[in-house]
Amino acid sequence: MAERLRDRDGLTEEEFLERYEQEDYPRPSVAADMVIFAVTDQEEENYRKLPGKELRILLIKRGGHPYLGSWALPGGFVRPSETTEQAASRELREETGVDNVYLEQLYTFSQPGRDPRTWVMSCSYMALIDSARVQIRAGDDADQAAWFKLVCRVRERREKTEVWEMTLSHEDVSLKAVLEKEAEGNFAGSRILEQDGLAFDHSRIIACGLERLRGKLRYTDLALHLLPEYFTLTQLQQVYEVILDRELPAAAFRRKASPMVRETEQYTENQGHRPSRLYRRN
Amino acid sequence: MAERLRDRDGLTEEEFLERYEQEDYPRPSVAADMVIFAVTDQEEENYRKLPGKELRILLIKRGGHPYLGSWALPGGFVRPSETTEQAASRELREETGVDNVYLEQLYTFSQPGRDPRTWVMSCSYMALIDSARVQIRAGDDADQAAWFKLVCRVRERREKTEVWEMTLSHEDVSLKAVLEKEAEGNFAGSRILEQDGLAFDHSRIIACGLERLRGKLRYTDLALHLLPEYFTLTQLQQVYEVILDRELPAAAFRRKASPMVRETEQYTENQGHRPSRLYRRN
DNA sequence: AGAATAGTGTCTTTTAGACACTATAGT
DNA sequence: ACTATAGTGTCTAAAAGACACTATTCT
Repeated sequence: MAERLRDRDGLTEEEFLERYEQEDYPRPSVAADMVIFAVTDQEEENYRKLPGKELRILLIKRGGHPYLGSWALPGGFVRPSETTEQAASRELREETGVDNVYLEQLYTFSQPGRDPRTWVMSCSYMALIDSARVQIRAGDDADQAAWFKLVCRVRERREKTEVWEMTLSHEDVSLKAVLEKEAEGNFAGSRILEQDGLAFDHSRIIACGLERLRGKLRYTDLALHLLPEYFTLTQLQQVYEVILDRELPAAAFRRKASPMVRETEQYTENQGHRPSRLYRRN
Repeated sequence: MAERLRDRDGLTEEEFLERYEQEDYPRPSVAADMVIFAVTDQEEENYRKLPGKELRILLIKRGGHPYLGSWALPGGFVRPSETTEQAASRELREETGVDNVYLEQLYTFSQPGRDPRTWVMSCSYMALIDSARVQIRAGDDADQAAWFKLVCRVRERREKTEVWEMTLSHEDVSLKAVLEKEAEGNFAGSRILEQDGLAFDHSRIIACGLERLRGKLRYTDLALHLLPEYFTLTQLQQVYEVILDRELPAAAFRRKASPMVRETEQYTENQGHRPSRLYRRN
């Protein structure tokens, strides 16, 4: 039926599409940028204690202008034959060698001038990976990739806004950003007050990713993507604690976690203390 | 400091940007499309009963190919000088004459081929407006705009997926769509099984908007944007009920709503029954 | 035995739902 | 007086936090 309709010029849809030529309106480049989260064990630690956990994200050192020498989120331009999600997935595979990963779109950033070269929008994604599965691949010869420890917390609560401080550290490199957001809003609309060593508006994107991750912990089993197939409830609790940046009562945590996991008959061994039952995703 | 860094070609950032020319990679057009929600009173109703409420969204009848004669979400292409949000806001003003409206980005859709003309991504937004403030403006002479009543509910729950049915109706026009989504996922990744009278992938976008709205009712005061400045708690409850598509117990609702509203000393009048206190946003 | 963590039981507080009850302007 | 809605009080059930207590392996 629709095929027979004719428009003001008397054309059918088929005829219209045959004659259609791209208007010459300006078009933006669209990049898919990713906040790739992993939870790793702390290095040090004495004797028989459990290792603490750290929340880390992958950053790439820029080998060219603009922001030469700064650290940026992994990402790349979207091609006409793929969705933004496929582009993100492709970049993820190229950068980390990992496939089949939890991926979720965050937000599309479009501030004019956010890239000094040209008009570029960033369609951002969050990825969650089990750090055991990762081995970083060398990308461009000039590129360096590293997992930065992420800490992000409120520095100051004002009447209607909050000032947040973000620290990213890897070995002796330390990056910092300060963001101001509406108390009732989210980080998508936040202002970057300071940003040191990070490229573009990437501190804002990272904050959006962390905010989404924190929010979704409450009512999803997202955290399980950050652990290997078999894990203990204490490990799961540690993942929650490092993401939420606060301690949780163990008894209540176990009650709440139980519907999303399934017992196995396997236990940890040689930990220097009572073994712990291993669980799997339900 | 960064200004003095030189890249592989020995250029500073300034020199690099001066010489920078747009690569000739293909670029997509980016449209900002909007799901504009309003809650209206039902027409009919007898005598002294309170009017029921309906959830409505604004659709525009397409006056040109493709999808000539179908109904589409209001929207337009983003310009290089503005953000996607500003583009959405501009279209909203042009289409409804309303300004200063709650606007929230939903999702960016990028399926290749979603627009038969050319490569177009849709950065979608949800807008909430108080229907009393709206008077629809004529856009293009050929365009018609209308508020469609939206009903969207599960038709069937399967093992891992759910089939949802969406109905949009305005006077004697009735549009329908059927979507299949992962039980644990969201509508952003849903499949359109049927779509009748709606343009592009707009049924999926509408479903995303409704899903977001339903989700955010739980923990925000978003619903207040759908009501005038002064409102009764029963009106607020009706807004919740029509969005969530289920009845709520009044006592519990009032307890939960109380922190987000503030009493006034004004009351409704001439309702044919006990007057109701008016509240404002807190 | 002692260190360190695993895991459970129970008490309290908070929150959500059920539901009955009282209150009041307009006709 | 009656209609229709406004608004409250209270009981119950479920969930969240506090915290003490027991259990188990390894050194």
